Amino acid sequence: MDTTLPKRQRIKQQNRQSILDAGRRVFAEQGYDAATVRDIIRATPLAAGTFYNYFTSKEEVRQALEEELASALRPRLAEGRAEASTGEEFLSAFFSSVFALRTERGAGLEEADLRAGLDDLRADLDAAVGRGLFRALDTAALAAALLAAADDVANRLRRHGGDPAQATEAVTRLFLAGVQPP
Amino acid sequence: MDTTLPKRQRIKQQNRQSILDAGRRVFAEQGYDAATVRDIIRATPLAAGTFYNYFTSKEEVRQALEEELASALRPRLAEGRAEASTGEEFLSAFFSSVFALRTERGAGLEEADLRAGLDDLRADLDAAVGRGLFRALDTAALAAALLAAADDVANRLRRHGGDPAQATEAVTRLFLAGVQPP
DNA sequence: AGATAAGTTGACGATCCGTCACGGAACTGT
DNA sequence: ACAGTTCCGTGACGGATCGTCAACTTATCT
Repeated sequence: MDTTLPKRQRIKQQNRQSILDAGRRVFAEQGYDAATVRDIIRATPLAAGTFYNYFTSKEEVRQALEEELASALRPRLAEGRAEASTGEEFLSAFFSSVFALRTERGAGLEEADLRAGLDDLRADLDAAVGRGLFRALDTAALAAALLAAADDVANRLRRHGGDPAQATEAVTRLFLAGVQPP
Repeated sequence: MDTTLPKRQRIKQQNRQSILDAGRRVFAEQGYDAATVRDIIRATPLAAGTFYNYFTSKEEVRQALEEELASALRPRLAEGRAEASTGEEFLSAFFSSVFALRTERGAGLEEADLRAGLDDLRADLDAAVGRGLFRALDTAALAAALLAAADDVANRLRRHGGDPAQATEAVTRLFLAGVQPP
């Protein structure tokens, strides 16, 4: 692990990561609103002033944590979509990815976090329209709608149980065929 | 206007409303995070201690303001749905209500505010399914999806312009007929 | 090794927090 | 109308957080 890095820079990364880790813990424990910069720095061996060498507010810590999470989530969320050869496959892939992540990570994964994959989703939708999987439509609106529906269903799956495969099929059909009666 | 109300109660309502109004102004000016209880009370003829006779935190002020807004919005958002005799009418009514409110109130109307009408929407969807306007489906997921799509489109209408009627038709068709190519 | 620059420390003044003893004004009953 | 009681606004208080900064430590440079 000794990557022969100038000691100054190594410690800098280390301190930054200490603050981020402490922030994650403190936010989880007290909630973001109740938490304070002092609480974060206290959960660290560092001094108060040092915090401001790395961040200017707890909001910046939150953003950094969110980006950290987002870059870990985005590839997982986009799984299987690029290879889909039908619209149904595309949608199923999206929904089951979301459901898997939600059950896997339990709570501590809000809709705001899922939103990390929104741009990816829209880009993939554009590509899919190009491939003829979907008709021409407002992919931005569709992406937002898919995400909201996925989040709603995932929440209920986690709270009240249920079969993810069946839920995937139902919500896939909702978007595939629309709401009109047969 | 002299409703022969015990002076004590009249002043109480008055003070509460003063704080709410001040809160609205302060939040709009500085943003919720930056704002402080002291800022709110300073925008009022009252003293610091008085604030805590009415609210226990600025968060409570935020909630009260949200409810105030929600109860003003909900009837407007639900307009025209109960009378809809087809699925298309129902969806058009919903989308055009959202678009009208958004253009009318400009900014200062976030998705969080629209969420006030989410339960109403789901209830109306349930009723509509009962009337046969839609096939049996997950109305909760659909409501979330409709709201997210409406919010996305409304944002773009407000920012980049566009014809609300045309947007309504496009997004209505998205949900009515689904995403499959013809 | 000595000089320099980077970065940490902890204390400081300013501010905010929620509380509470005080006082005055509104209500009550006579 | 008057005194007694209750209600509630007031502003100051101790405790805590805020962001800053001069002094110090230590890595890096020559």
